[in-house]
Amino acid sequence: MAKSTNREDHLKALYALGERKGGSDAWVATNDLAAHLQVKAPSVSGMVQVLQELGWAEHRPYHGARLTPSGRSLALSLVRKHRLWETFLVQRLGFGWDEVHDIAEQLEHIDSVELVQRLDAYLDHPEVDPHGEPIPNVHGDILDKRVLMPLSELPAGAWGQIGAVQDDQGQVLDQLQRNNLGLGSVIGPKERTTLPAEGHQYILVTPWENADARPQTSAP
Amino acid sequence: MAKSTNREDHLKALYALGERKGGSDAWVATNDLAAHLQVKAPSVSGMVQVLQELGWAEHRPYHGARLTPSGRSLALSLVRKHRLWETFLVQRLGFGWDEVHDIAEQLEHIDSVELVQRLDAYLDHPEVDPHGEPIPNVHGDILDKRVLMPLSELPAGAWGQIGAVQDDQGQVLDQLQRNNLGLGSVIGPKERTTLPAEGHQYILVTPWENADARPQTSAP
DNA sequence: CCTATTTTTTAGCCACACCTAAAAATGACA
DNA sequence: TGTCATTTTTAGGTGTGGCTAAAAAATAGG
Ligand SMILES: [Mn+2]
Ligand SMILES: [Mn+2]
Ligand SMILES: [Mn+2]
Ligand SMILES: [Mn+2]
Repeated sequence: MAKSTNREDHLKALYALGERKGGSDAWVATNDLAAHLQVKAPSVSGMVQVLQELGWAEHRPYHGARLTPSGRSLALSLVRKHRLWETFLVQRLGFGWDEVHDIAEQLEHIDSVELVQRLDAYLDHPEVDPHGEPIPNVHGDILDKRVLMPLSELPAGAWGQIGAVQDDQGQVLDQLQRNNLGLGSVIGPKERTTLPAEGHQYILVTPWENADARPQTSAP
Repeated sequence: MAKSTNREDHLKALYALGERKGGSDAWVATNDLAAHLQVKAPSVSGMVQVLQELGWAEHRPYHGARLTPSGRSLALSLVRKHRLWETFLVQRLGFGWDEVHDIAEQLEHIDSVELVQRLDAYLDHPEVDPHGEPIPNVHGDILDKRVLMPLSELPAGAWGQIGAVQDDQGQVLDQLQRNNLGLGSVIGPKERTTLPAEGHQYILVTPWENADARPQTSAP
């Protein structure tokens, strides 16, 4: 038994949902994985057992799954590849930030350590991807230490600056683009009402103290 | 039924062996496909029937298989992608010409028309890949009209200039590199004895009239 | 032209990754 | 605490793409 595209995608989902739940000791529910992967629960049940046999995840039946250290390390290398490829597609090939996720979802599975190293160097070792999300380094460390919160959790009346947007939320990326908002844009009460509320959880912001300062927008 | 990595690889093999046999009406034997794909004959038998159902190949049992026009067109688009990616890996990422085939074998299956278009433009619409092999254009036409013959078929005593080397023959690429030979190098009797005879069929040359002219070597 | 060898296909098996339907465990709450 | 709704797993089935062993067709030699 070895790597495969599907196993890698399940691993990555387990990492992503675990992070969202607050760290490496969080248990992730089968149903949540199934929803994220657009697959039925029994498929996840089966795959999670495979991940356990591979030593990549721990599975407590009827309770959930979480990554082992080696699984986490593999997941981080997939996230790294995904975000490096997205950076390449936007910075070098000129794609829009809303067009690259599906392609990177394929490219991340290309198996070549040398390729990732050269790509990273070619892009000048970027620290964040086109959606503002941090790119783990070759050791799996995330050096980016910004503290971001979902716009949906920003106190009413407060302002925030967009630090990142979930890359798999094409709709939200579109909405921002249509409103001339992007990474670095500052969000006030007006923008909050303009942007559909369902998307607020996918827009990650830093609280913005002085609402009078000039918004430092980097057009998307 | 739709595309898949394996079906695409079989299609590409059918194209490659058909070309080697002299064109689009050549029938390719099951065993030859199996040898090329490093798979057993029954697997090819099954796959060839699938290709027929997909309308990509014609199969006459106990006789062989060949591409339909639509299969040929798909195969050419795969060859195009493979060679564009190899060009990217060598020209932009600095890989050696003997390191890129296996990676391109994966990259060629990435499914995005837009990506191929942008990659082609990014590379300034190259006409040949790092191994000298022509890159079909977006319509599947091969504009490169050089007439190349295997070194093994060059008359004894004649000279030849290297026009291309089969990209899947890593050993041959290595041998050339070790002898400081590459695309454009001129091969005389001395080089022919130096290079192992088994590799001669994979080195494609144009006959070289004036053996006294300076060899126009492009270092590999 | 008939037999022996080679080539190819068919038959039957397995692993992977998905599905639906049914069973089992959990947890909420009366 | 007992029941019930929800979640999860298990059971059983499908399609893909491999394999080996056996059968069938083609080819070659005497
Ligand atoms: Mn993926
Ligand atoms: Mn991203
Ligand atoms: Mn391939
Ligand atoms: Mn090539």
